[in-house]
Amino acid sequence: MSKCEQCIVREFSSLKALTKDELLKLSSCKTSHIIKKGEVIFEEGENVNGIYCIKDGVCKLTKLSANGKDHIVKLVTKGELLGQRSMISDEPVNLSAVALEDMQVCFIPKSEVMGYFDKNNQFSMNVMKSICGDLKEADDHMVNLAQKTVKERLAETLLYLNNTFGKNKDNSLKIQLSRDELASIIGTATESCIRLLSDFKKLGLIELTGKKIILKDINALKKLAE
Amino acid sequence: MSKCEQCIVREFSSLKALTKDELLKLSSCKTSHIIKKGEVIFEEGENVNGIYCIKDGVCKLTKLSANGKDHIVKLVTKGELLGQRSMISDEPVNLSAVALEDMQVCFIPKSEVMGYFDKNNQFSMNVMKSICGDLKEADDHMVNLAQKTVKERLAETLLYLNNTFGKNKDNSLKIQLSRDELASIIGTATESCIRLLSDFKKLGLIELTGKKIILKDINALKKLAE
DNA sequence: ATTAAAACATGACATTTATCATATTAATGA
DNA sequence: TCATTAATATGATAAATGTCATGTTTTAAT
Repeated sequence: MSKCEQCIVREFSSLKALTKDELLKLSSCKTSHIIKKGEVIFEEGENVNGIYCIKDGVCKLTKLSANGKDHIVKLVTKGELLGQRSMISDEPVNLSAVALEDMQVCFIPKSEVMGYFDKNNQFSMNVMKSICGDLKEADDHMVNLAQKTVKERLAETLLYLNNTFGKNKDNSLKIQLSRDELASIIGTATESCIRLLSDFKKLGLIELTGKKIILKDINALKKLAE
Repeated sequence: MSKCEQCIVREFSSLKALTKDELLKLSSCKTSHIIKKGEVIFEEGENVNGIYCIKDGVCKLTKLSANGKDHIVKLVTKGELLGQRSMISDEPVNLSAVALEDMQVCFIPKSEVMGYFDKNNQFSMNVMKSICGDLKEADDHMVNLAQKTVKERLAETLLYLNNTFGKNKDNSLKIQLSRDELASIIGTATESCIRLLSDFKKLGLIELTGKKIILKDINALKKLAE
């Protein structure tokens, strides 16, 4: 069993506030899991009863809308925690989590985490700050969806993917999304997303080779995103 | 100076966890304010340095988008707290708060509230739960904006206003919003909002007399909202 | 390697929504 | 009360976006 005290990823999450004793106890009660690309970590409506700490990989958080389409609410990557909101509200999770690439995650049972809330104020503050960050992000997204065009949202999303997940040696975006997934981040039909990508390509803003996307003119994209 | 111990509204917010001693201290450090309809409580980007407890009235939380239009992110009413996220994140507020009707609010300075976080775990949990509720709501809104049509969003919003703020004796919605404000909740142009209201009226779903809106056929509206 | 399935791409068209112009009505202040 | 402004309303039109059809390419499985 791997030791939480030695896990570097911990330093990037709210768990960094834990004491040595707490970490030792955590090591013995957490469980480690390998999640393959495409596999579900949890599904909307489930009772998760704990939180997941992402050691490696990226997943999408999706919500099913009334018309049967999934919307991607957020991408979550290593160093972040999953399931905090649900645990604190004591409700089933309101989003599904699906791996976009192979992942390593650790599950920490609710009973353990709730203990930290009682005894470790810094941990509580960290969790609160992280949820507050999510809330601010959600507000921003909401306004973008309400006020920006699909073209603007696509440009913005491409820049976001570039800034957050970086690029490969060949300059292509490191994170691999299908057109369908990209469309469900920006909130549009798959065909519209594909069409706009083609437009961007014709305008010389991006380059497309298979699934790979290379941002050629970042400044022009920034202008498009406003 | 009014006494927090005797304030009924407190019972509906996170402040219900405070002890008698804490409430006595709170009474002496809070300030009371009357806000007239249309007045600004705080503006996006400001440093608020505390939280507001709404004793009476309703306000809108808005965010300016890149195209210069305001989007209404949330309506907040008596018993709720304003400015929690900003205080916890230690950042300027990301939303503006403007009174939709005459309001009574109390301001509690940051120094006082942060003390509760340290010493009163139940208060911390209450605040966390309230922010988690906001986050869940924001996720829902996001998906609606991304996936539903303007018509569906209008129907849903009318039902929401009815459920949340109730109606007058003449059955009209108690909360008074301009067409412009209604449009900026559902994320559409003012003219589109007006046009759809006219359509709903022609279909017998609602009745319009001046600013007053009466919901005539709730079930049909529910069907429209999906 | 071959085939079936999935993902990507594009055209044609319908629908939704925004924009601009212009009335009409209601609210406000001198 | 009257004048002035703001809010509401509606038509005409343009622009954005969705839907359906179909073909191509890529991926995955046997």
